[in-house]
Amino acid sequence: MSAADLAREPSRARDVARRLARWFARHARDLPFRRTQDPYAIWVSEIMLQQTRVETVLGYFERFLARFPTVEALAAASEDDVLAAWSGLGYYRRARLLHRGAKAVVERFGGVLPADPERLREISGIGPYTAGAVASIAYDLPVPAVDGNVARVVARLDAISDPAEQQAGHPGIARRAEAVLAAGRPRVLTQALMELGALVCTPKAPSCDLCPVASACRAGARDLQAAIPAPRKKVAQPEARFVALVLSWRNAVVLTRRPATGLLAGLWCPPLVPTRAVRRPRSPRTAMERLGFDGTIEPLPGPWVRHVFTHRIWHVAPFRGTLRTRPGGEDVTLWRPGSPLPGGLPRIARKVLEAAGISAN
DNA sequence: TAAGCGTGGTT
DNA sequence: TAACCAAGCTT
Repeated sequence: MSAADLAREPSRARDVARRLARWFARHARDLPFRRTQDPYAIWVSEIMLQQTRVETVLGYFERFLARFPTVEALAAASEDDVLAAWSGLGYYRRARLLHRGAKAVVERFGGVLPADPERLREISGIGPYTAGAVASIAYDLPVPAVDGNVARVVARLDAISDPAEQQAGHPGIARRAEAVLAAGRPRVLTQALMELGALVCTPKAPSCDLCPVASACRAGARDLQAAIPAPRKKVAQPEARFVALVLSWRNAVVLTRRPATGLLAGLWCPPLVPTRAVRRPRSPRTAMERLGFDGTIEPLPGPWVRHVFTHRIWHVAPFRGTLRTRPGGEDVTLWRPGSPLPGGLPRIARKVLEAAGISAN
């Protein structure tokens, strides 16, 4: 590895910073979370953007802020209300930790998000990336925010070939990113590094001919941009099968709360019962009995509803039924389509309800 | 430390 | 279609 890198070549870091800032001023997307300097709003956007594409977040950010305009409003909300606003966005633990973090900001920091990355890291859901993002974007401090984009851009700029040194958590990457931020306006340069990674320095087929820092890129100079970063190892996705019961009681549908830990923790779903049947079951009588429901049940047409998670795949066979007696219990609710959600409703619940002709919007 | 945690766009 | 993977964090 070369002794010289962005952290050791101040003139090169300045050149990169200047080119990035000029490119960003011209090509940055107009995004709602770039139109605010409110640290709370920027915090919300950064949590939503964790492992999530900008286009997906656009459908949630402004609605969430309208619903919870201040950190005090969020802190005062119920967890079910927060999860309802998060429904469909995924990684629901983020919403729970953001909610917990809002309470801590109100109680411990007087409702003001701190600028010090050490203090930010004490807040639930804020890790090294988000602390850097809030410190640099909201407070214009030269604290690096290394996400997947920044790690890839920096690894390519310095042609880092060791896979371990390409990781976002590696100190060498943070040091290099910090050198770029310190050479200009951190608020601009943090976003510029990420924007470059999202629009130009993409994982596959980067647009090096459009890149403002191609002249400084050592991967480009050696035609290594396709090899950096190294591909990750893939993990198996176990498959599981369930029967789903879309049960009506008068004008409402039965939803049950999932366990407090694990996949889709605490969210609301039509009752799901594991099944070993490989072919679609004709009658989930045992499922009805096991759950203590009393009513009729019939299969819904169509194939298994397939849902792919990060690390597993579900196949769900939906059934529809009508109850003879009103269901009860703490983790059972009756939801009338069109009325506000009782809490978080994951995508698989929507798919199952739609298979029964019920729209959950 | 590595696994667990959602969803959707792109190729 | 299947693979890849995105503004990561927690345990």
